[in-house]
Amino acid sequence: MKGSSDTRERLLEAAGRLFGEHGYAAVTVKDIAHAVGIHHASLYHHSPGGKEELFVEVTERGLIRHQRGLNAALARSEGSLRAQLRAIADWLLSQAPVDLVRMALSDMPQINTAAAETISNLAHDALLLPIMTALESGQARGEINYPDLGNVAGSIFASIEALHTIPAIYLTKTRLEMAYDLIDIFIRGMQTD
Amino acid sequence: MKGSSDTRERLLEAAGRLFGEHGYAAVTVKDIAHAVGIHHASLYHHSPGGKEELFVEVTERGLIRHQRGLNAALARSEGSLRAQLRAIADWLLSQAPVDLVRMALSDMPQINTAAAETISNLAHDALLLPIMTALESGQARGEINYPDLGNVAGSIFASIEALHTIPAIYLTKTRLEMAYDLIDIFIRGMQTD
DNA sequence: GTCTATATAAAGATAGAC
DNA sequence: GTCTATCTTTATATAGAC
Repeated sequence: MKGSSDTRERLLEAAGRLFGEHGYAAVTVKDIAHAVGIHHASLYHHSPGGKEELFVEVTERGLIRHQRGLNAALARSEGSLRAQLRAIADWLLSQAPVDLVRMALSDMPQINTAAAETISNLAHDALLLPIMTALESGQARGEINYPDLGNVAGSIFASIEALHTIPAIYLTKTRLEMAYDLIDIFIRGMQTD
Repeated sequence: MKGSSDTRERLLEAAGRLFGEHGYAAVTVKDIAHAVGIHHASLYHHSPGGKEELFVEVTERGLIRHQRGLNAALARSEGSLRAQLRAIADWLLSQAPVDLVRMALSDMPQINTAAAETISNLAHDALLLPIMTALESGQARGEINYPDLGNVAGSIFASIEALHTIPAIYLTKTRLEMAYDLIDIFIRGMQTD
């Protein structure tokens, strides 16, 4: 466990959770420090770069985590598009919501442009490419027949993530069941034969 | 034009645009005042309630605007589900992006709970109900055959809004053409016969 | 490694001159 | 109706004691 102390790790976890849920501007370093039970001044001992560096670090970490999770989901569900998209939904709904719109329009303009560019590219590679890969495999196997698959990946991602925000009171079935329903709609909809 | 001076109107317009794009926390009263070319102290003359009241006012206004726009879209496209959903996409893509996830997870927790509740309900009624109405009409006409339509309305909304964030460089066709493609996918996908 | 104290800056807001 | 000046609060960040 080299330089990464336990407290630092808990700080990164809390920062990732809070930034992910509320966005860069709405979270203060005080919120983050308080979440792990230390004074906010102590935070700078573990993360000397302060708020912005913390945000960049945990956001990149979170995206890489998703990249691994989604690629693992793909790997263990090879053979059918439906199984692959369900595995992707399993993963995404087991994790905290990811709001790509907020990241693009609200968070990114508030950090340095170089980091923003890195994160934007990583978000695309980590979240959208796996869905794209699944769609192309399915297309190659003849399960769907659709031009312009790139268009659809973002839509599937947004559809699944939107399920996160449905208040529990309105749920007639689980979010995962809803996601599976949506996946069937997308697959059927891309069968243009 | 009674009490609503021209400057006040321009302030509301700027506030609506900035809050809508970047969210409550990321926009300062200085940003808003600067956008209309006045000192931020002057803003309080037109909007004595300050930032929070301004946010609530323009957000409700924007949602009511969408409610009118979407219901008008429905009214002028009666007869076919595809035409109605296309009219909805026409409207949504002609307007600034609406990030319901950010509103729910980031903006609402930062304002008083009563206003947050009002806005949340209004967002549902203004944005999701029109889509729901179109789907139910289409179902009644036999154009689609799908249980659990409530599930799908949010997904269609999220899918269309996600198009807003595709960088212009990646566009192989217009966002509206992409939206029409997605609508066909959804309609075909909801034909379970 | 954590705290208290403090510095600095930014943001929301008000008072009062013009 | 707009400005300057000011106040208050909050936020980011640093210094230094423990």
